[in-house]
Amino acid sequence: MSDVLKPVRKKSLADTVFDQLRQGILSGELEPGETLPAERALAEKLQVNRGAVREALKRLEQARLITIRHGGNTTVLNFRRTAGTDLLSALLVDEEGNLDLRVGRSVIEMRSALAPSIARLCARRGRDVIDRLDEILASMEANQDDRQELQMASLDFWATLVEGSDNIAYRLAFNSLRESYAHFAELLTDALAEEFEALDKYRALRDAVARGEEEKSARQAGEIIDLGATALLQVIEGLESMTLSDSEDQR
Amino acid sequence: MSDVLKPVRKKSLADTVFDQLRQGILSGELEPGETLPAERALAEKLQVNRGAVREALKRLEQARLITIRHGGNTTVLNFRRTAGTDLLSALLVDEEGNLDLRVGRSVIEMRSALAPSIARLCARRGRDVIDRLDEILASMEANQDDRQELQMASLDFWATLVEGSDNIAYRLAFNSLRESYAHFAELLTDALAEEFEALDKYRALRDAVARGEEEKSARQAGEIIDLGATALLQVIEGLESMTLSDSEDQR
DNA sequence: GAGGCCGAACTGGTCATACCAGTTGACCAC
DNA sequence: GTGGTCAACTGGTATGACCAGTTCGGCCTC
Repeated sequence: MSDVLKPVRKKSLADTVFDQLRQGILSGELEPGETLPAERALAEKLQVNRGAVREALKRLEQARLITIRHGGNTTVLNFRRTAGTDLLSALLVDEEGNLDLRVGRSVIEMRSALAPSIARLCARRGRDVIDRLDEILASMEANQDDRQELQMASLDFWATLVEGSDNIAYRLAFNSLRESYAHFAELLTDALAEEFEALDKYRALRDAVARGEEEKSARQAGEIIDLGATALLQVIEGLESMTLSDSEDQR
Repeated sequence: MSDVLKPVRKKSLADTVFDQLRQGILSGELEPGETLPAERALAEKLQVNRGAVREALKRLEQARLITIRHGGNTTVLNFRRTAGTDLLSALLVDEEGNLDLRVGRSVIEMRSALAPSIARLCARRGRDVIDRLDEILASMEANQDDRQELQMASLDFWATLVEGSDNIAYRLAFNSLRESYAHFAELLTDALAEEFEALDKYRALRDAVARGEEEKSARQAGEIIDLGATALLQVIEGLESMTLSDSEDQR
């Protein structure tokens, strides 16, 4: 009752096959170089029609997790050397919904590295988003007490900044980061509160961008992000030391 | 004759359909929100089996370019807000092989933003790749006169550094950047020569990483990357001013 | 025996044709 | 108006056949 009921998503057969194989690959159960069974064999083993298997395989190929050769056999790729950032969210959570802390840390680190450059570029050529930044800032001021609202607004703020940076690579990377973020955003509302509530820093960043001050924009962005990053990394370190007993999760 | 003959890749039907639709979406011909014809209709229009159309559509969905709803219709997404970095190389070159300079600049900017952080993290926790860095440096020294070899070796150097950073987000982003890079690497061998030939800087970077000096590693990486970045951005500016006449390529 | 041709037996790719399963909207009863 | 129902879409699943590459071993030639 606290929130909207979840939308009841039903997975298709091919989705299920896809998830199963992907999980096998990401977990290392299926190693790079290994050859998968033939489509017909897989279909029989999984008790589904060949079309479903085929669809799953083609999607895995699209995601660069396997290669398929007409007439030859299908082999598992080393996704760490081939996949793109859209794999991040799948890597972050395993089949049971557990978070992979190493991946979480990676996401945080990337966020920190990109933020200053995003702000700099936005200051250089994205002044047209200032109006939207102002709207978001206004909504943040109006919701200073509601951390969840603040969290969502700050995400909007960054999304707008990225858009203003007019850098498609940043936008695409940001999409993947945001998707990963969604998996554990609720868990971190408190840890990140300091970042959201630094409204004056957000305003300073907006002003620097509006004036086209690249260096200052970059610095301000870095300051804001660091507030959250240090908090997040502390959380992760805490969780890591908690799970030292039953973990043999090196690779 | 100069090089190996190209491997003659033949595209499957579904590949062709996929490419066609993707190009339509990336070029803006198919706008976000627009609904695509039904699978059966598309199949008839394109004179192919429904299965081929279906496969193309599912792959487009996998790449986050469209959404498919059972019973409903298929609609085009705003890929700038949904896709991951694996779309970069497709965005960089259009159907005729022409480069999109804006995308090229984005790639260069991202490279510059990530390199220092990559070096820092590698210094922090990737000492185990030092041996491989040394091997690459040795091969660079042995090929000081061969720019092509240098170029490939420097790419290896960075790939190894990224691996040592132990940051999966960086690795995945790097994969996409490298794939984009491959499209125009040959064209830029000369422009980037200054970067490749700065062997002493590479050595300094390796030493800093080996000693775990994070700040110095980051700085050295930035210096190396900047050599190439400024050269590349100049090339792009030159090309941009050349194609002012027949360009209405704003969005 | 060395080299090359060739065909069986794999592999994935394409196709036609059903039918199942959600979604939508017009229509009708209440 | 409200809610139910049904027809006509949409995509999803299932078969079974055949086409098209790849692989590899056996045969033939030299």
